[in-house]
Amino acid sequence: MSKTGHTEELALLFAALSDRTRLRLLNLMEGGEVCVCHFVEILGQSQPKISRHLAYLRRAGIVAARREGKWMHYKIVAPKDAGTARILRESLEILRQEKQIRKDLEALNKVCCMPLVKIASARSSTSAS
Amino acid sequence: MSKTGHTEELALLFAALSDRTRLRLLNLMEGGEVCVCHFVEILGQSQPKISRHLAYLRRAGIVAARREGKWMHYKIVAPKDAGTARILRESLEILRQEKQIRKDLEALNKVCCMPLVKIASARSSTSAS
DNA sequence: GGGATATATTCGCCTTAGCGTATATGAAGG
DNA sequence: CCTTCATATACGCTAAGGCGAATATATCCC
Repeated sequence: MSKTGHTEELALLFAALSDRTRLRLLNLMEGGEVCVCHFVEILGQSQPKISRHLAYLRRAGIVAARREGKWMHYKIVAPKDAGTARILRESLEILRQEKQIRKDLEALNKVCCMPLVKIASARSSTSAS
Repeated sequence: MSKTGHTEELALLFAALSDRTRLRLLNLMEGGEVCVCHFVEILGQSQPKISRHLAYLRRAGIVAARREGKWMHYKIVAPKDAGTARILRESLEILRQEKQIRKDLEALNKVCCMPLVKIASARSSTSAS
């Protein structure tokens, strides 16, 4: 059933996680869909840069995009492989020890209407897998 | 206390883990020190390639080298940061779901005298965190 | 010292990644 | 249609990573 599957998939996940900007983006998506404009505003980095990192994550199959009028919303899509999913989940959890990461979430909270509460509920529902 | 520390360190770990060869090497080191000649024999890949990946891991601070006569032995060095250490440990655990990864360990078992038993004990001691 | 063994490093080549800047696409509204 | 806004993609550049082949280093043994 598994040839090089697990390891290769894990290696691809790791490549996707090996960049600070992408980790910050994923952190912001943990509570659910986030609009690109919020990424740009909160990270304070250029729109093309944000878009390119989102494209990378999309190609890696880690996030999915949805269009709504002019806006694009991105959300994390849980990996099929349980191990890969677990690593992703726990990595995001560990990230939250860093001050900037928590600040990002608070900023999203202020600018958006779908904040920390949803994160708590999302975490409890995903950890039920 | 933490500026960009956690995230940056985690990103560096992920970069180091984002290669299948390096994952196989780390897997072999989970039970303790392993000699380079065993890496070469078990992975069946060129000695310079193995050496380069080991150098990468060493630069990333994930493994340490010890010389013993003509031979070099490498072992995993647990990251200082608890979260990073946890991700590394669990990643290696998940790896073991793949057949080739288990085969590698069995091959090490055959060629060496310090095998699966030590792996089991290492796992039970590290998972006590 | 000289040769043999084990490992590391260098070189040249190719591919990928990341960045800023510029430009293209796609939707909405006049 | 034409503009504007939101986002994506292309371009040119630089740096890093990965590989095989060749070469360097370090140790041991005679």
